[in-house]
Amino acid sequence: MARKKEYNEDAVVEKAMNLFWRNGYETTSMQMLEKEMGINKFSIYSSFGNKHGLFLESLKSYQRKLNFIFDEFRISNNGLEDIKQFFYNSVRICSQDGNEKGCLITNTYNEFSEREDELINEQMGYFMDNLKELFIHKLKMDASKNEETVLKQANFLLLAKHGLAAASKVNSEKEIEDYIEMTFKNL
Amino acid sequence: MARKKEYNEDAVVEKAMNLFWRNGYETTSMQMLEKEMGINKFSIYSSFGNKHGLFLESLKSYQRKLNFIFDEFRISNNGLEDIKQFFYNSVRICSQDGNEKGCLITNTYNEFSEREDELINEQMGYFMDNLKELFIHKLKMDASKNEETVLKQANFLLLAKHGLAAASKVNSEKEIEDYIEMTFKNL
DNA sequence: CCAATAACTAAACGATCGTTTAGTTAATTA
DNA sequence: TAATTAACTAAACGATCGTTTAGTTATTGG
Repeated sequence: MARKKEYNEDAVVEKAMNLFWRNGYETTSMQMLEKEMGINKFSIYSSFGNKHGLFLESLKSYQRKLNFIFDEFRISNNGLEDIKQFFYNSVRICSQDGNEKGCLITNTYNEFSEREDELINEQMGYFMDNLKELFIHKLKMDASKNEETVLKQANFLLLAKHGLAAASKVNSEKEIEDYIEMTFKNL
Repeated sequence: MARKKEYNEDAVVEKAMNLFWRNGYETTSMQMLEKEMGINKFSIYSSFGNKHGLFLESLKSYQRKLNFIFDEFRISNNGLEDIKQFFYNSVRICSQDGNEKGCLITNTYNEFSEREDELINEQMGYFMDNLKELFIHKLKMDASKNEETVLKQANFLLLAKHGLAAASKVNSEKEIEDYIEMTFKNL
């Protein structure tokens, strides 16, 4: 045995995540990460391999941060109304602290959509599939909807959620609210 | 007088625009631009000042490319149906050549939303205001809609358009179509 | 208590970024 | 046709990128 780490890996990853969230992957430099995480480059590389590895851990950290919203979403039993509430909760997370950072998942989806990054795409796909399944489950609570309608509406909501996250970076709270209300008006 | 330029500025800007469209601003390097535009860095700098200036010209080139869609949109007199058609036309432009590049305006909006770039924001604002005015004009063709409804629906459509452009980079044609149909279902 | 080992600091790595500059080529006009 | 001037080529600029490495500090077990 030898010297112990002077930092907690989960804690510094969360700091890195917040920086990536604000600036995106490419714009965030190792120099900025060093400063924000409060540890040396050497420590970052020994703990996470490289910038890409650190980003993957940051994505996981972000998903952990969302866990409680998803738990609330899963547990509730109000069908479509739950999805609407989930939309509002998601937007609230995105625009806290006054700055509009959007959703880290959606931002990553956008930034990496042109590239062919297997590990990132895996994470994205997992998240989206999971969300779609949840939407389907909630929509099926309304027995009057047939299978086809459920799938169509689930797809619609997935895109609406994506668009909402993208828009939340540039639009006002009022516009966002109007958008959500309009989205759910006739489902 | 002296030697003449061996290239056409509009032509090389369009090539630059296509590269920016595919890769975004930051990811596109001067080296790549040199190659794609077929002229030297010196020529780029002497014609457009710097990378930022070239990008602004590329944005204008993109808007010229969209002109005929906007003209068609303006001229027609079918209210809401025109907006829907405009959505379909926009998506078609975005996903031509097989690759999903999204909409350059929306991509730029997303990439620059965190920064405070006055010239870019000016261009974006101009484009969005223009689009919103058009939506309002089309919606007002339905006399049964009051002022408040028109404004609310115009906002909704502007966000839907933004979301659609973002989603067009990662979603299938079928999903996009479902989304558009669902969006206009109950307006 | 000292050898072993891992965590630390800080400097440097090569590559690439956007930008500039020195030197050459070609078109214009007096 | 010779002087002028702008467009060209190609190399280099300093800065910063992600990453590595040499050297130091601290903690542990034998």
